[in-house]
Amino acid sequence: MEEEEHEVYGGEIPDVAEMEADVDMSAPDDDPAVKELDEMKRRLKEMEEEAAALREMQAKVEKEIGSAQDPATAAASLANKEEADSRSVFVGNVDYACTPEEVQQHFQSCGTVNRVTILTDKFGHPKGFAYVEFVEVEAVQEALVLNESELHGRQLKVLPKRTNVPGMKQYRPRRYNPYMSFGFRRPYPPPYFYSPYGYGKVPRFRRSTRYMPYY
DNA sequence: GTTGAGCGTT
Repeated sequence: MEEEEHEVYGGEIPDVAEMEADVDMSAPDDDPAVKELDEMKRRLKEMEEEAAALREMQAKVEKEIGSAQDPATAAASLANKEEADSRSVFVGNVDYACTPEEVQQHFQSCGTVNRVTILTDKFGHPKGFAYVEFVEVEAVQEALVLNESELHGRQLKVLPKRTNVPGMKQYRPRRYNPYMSFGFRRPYPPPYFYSPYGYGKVPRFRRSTRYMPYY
């Protein structure tokens, strides 16, 4: 017991480096109370920093939860995204050397370009496609005309922008539909049209309930 | 990590 206490106060022999580091101290270097105070200050500072970090994290989490739990906020942000999408086009086959400015110049005849985003990978290299967001919704239709137009000697792919369609390449098993069964002939052509802009066919969904008479 | 991919974020 006494041995330990003695060690705490006297056992630590300050080396030269420590002594030099303590030169600024107004109190004597060998005062153990000063050392202890100093240590406490350091730990207090650490705790304050931790508390600040925690507060920041909590604020972040609360914000996320808030937006996730508040349907109005979530719906609003979703609506904003969809609204922005309706004014945007997806541009594929963009040359790696293309700058957003060049893309903006290429599309400025269609309408007012609000912003151009060229997607990049983690190395900062362009992925070869971009989004062009216009101010006017009508500009999108104008921009689609520039599909297969050349930029840096490459034929651009201009498509209406969509979100969350990673499965364009993948085959999607469809839900069972009795009208699709073998031998059945539709009285009219299937609800598809071949898009002149995109790959393959674009589904058109019939909203039968909308036209259902209410009795 | 030196290319040609198909839908992101404040």
